[in-house]
Amino acid sequence: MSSAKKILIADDEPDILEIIQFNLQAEGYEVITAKNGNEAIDKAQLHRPDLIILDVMMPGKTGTEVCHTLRLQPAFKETLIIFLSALSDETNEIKGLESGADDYITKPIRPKILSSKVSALFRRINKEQNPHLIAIGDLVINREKYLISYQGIEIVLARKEFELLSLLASKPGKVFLRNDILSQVWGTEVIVGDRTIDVHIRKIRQKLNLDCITTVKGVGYKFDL
Amino acid sequence: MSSAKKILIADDEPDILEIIQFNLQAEGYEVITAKNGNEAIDKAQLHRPDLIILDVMMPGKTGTEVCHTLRLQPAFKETLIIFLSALSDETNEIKGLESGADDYITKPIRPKILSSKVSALFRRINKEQNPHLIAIGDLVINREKYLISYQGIEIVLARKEFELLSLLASKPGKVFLRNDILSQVWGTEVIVGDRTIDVHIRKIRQKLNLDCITTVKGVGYKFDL
DNA sequence: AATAATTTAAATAAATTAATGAAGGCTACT
DNA sequence: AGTAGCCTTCATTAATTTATTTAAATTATT
Repeated sequence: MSSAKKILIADDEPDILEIIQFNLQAEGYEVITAKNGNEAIDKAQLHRPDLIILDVMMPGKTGTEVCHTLRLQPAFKETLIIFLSALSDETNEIKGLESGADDYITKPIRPKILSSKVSALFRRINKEQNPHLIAIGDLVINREKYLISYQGIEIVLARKEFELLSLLASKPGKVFLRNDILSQVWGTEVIVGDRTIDVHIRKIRQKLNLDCITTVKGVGYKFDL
Repeated sequence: MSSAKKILIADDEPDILEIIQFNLQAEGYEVITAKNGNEAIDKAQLHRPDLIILDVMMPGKTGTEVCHTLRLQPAFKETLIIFLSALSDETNEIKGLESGADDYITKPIRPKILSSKVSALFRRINKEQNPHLIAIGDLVINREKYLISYQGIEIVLARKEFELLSLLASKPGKVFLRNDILSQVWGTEVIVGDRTIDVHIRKIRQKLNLDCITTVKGVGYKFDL
């Protein structure tokens, strides 16, 4: 499992805030709260949550306004947003989705509904972000066929090697910390030494015969062509 | 991945509704609910779900009536319908299937049974949409006649062998995970060991006498000519 | 420039995973 | 009832992948 997802909740009713916080924390999410729209915007910018739950009716800035404001910023184009609404009428629902939300939930809040919607959304983006095909320049990684080719020539990688390269190449330029690599390729259960990563990196470099993985000493590795 | 499948659930007991909704949403389906038969018909027409789960016993219009009504409309000729019934007796079951349902589930609802039936149905219609004839190079798989030939020469495969080859060949190059193979060839109910797959793969390789199945260690198998 | 820290390389050991051979239970057919 | 073919399991072997260790090399720090 990847690192815990961050969720920001904004609602002016402390009770609701607490119920949601409690339930989502119980599911293992990291929760940040805000008591009104402006605080929500500030905390969103500060913490960069993966998901934002916005009450529609808040004093000052409403949820829809907050959503709109955030969506204008590139950093929040992809962030998941769920609206909380006391009214269950269609009009509101549609308004919410039109203004850029990914889902909506009506009060009263049913914890199970809430967490199922949250996990469904995360699953959705995970699927979308896990394309079958990654192509960077002449390097093609086909997750479906479990195949890697460079300039049309196929290269056979073992599973861990494949997963590792696949991970690094999924975000070219981004430095992956050794810990993140461990948890994403090896999982949190298994415990292997740090040298193991090095060895696999070397094998990939050997097999690819291509200078595409850069070492960032003391930090991790990154992929760049 | 195609877009999320839509499922409409109709039951007059809110608890049941919620349990089913929760479980199916957790599987990534989009869920719409209805509290009675008439609402089910309305929402079906509005949302055009891919699958409808109907409680048989509902005040007003019963599930069977709803099913019958919907089946009269061309738009719902192909829609999958599952009945929910509190009674496990044959009479009811047969009645349900006769009135045009694709499957039925008896209460109390076991979430795992439910989602396995749902995914089995979706898989079934996907298969039915598959062509009866698969041809890759000189290899021809005739699903309709249950026949395989290579370079014009017929090869006799047993059922499991046939299904397995058929699955692998349906997407040449794609690596099928052992789990996917198990659930698609053996179904979700049956539990067989991993070695069983190997043995069948071996038989196929023997009978075909053709190097067309590649093993991807730690992942699965793929077909390639 | 010297030292410490960190990363690579190479070899080896350990662990996984698949292929193989063989056997038993089961079913369908004769 | 007997036979043949199918499906599954098991035990053994073979192959490959993965992890660890150690030494050499590189890079950073003082």
